[in-house]
Amino acid sequence: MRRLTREFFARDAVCVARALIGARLVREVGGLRRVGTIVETEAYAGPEDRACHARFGRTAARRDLFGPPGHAYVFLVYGMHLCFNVVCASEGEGHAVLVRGVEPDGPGDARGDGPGRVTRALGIGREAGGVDLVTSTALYLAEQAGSPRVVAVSPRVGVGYAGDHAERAWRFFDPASRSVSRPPAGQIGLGLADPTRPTRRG
DNA sequence: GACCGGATTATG
DNA sequence: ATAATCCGGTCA
Repeated sequence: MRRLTREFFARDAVCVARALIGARLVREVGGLRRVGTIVETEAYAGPEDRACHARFGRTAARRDLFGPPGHAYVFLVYGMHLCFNVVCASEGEGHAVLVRGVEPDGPGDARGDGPGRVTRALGIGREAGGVDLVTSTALYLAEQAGSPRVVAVSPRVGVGYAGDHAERAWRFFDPASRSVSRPPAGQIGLGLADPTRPTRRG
């Protein structure tokens, strides 16, 4: 199973979010190995993106977000759920991809539909924050094994406060998977076209 | 030092 | 529909 490289993550968050669908997320701690295939992601594209935590600037709490690509950025939402992100682009840009859904690709694999369920299913805690996913043996990403997947796009979930940025179709998911946080709605765009282009709401 | 509001989920 | 439950950003 070939691991994803630094170069893979050193791209715009939208590109990485799209490319991460079908990749394998591996958590190995205390001799216990948990794996899930990524079926849903969202891109958060730095300080200009009004939905991205980078909009607060380079504070202590966002240190990992502004760190080098390929590292983990983990944060707590609503006082109870952890969200796992992969830092993208280059150091200081504050780009990240949120993993919102993983599905089993074999017996014993993990399933989680929704960011909070993903971290719980894989046993990703706050200690995972700042981990280098390119070199760590405890938490890393690997290439997809199976065939290429159809990737759908939609606006991101739960970012209604972000003004016009809320409309950007920066959520990517496998519409055939049952492990996506929200079932594919009627009019979704297919990621076969340029994923960086925003789509209209239906 | 308060106060507010989340990149959510479980339950009624 | 609504509660649960931290914590950082914001403003005093």
